[in-house]
Amino acid sequence: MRLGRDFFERDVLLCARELIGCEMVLGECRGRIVETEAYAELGDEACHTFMRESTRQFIANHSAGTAYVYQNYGIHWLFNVLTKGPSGNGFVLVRALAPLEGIVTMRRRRGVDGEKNLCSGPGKLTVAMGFGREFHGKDICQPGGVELVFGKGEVESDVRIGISRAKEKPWRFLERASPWVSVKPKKTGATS
DNA sequence: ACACGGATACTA
DNA sequence: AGTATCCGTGTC
Repeated sequence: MRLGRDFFERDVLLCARELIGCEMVLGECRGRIVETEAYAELGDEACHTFMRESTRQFIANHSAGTAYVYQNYGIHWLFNVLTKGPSGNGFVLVRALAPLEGIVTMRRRRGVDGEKNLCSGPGKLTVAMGFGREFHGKDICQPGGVELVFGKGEVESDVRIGISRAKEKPWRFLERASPWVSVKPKKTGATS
């Protein structure tokens, strides 16, 4: 069952947590989401909205469930989903997948053998799945492009990875004991 | 450990 | 214009 707009019209922390266990489908490739991070429009210095007017405009001009895709370090495309909840707006960064289908294609795109290294990072999974800048601004609640399918997972939380500000927020969510995540959690938080 | 790479937002 | 920074990866 494809996630509808109502799923993303909730608090970003809830969306990020509940996306663990859901599946991401694009073309022939499919994977289970095992790692996400939440970024809040307000009160979160690590969110792009803290520095970028263009990101604040993106939120104003798009609805919940829209893909926010941007390039980091001039190399890596990172895939986020816009959320708009009653307590504020935000983005969920998808950081790792457990590959389920289209693994031959993923290997070809990534240029590696094995499976553990295919989607174990936000930049890796966009290559494996075939995401590029053309997905920026696309509505993922509509048929035709990337699809997120509801699923359940056991969740643990940890601090976010690779940021320089607001490092203390425990806003990274992972499938418990998953071998598919980018970095194993150090401080393990509450389960769900 | 470090190089790689480009968009964005600053300073002047 | 130039500079600093950035939600990373692969290879050294």
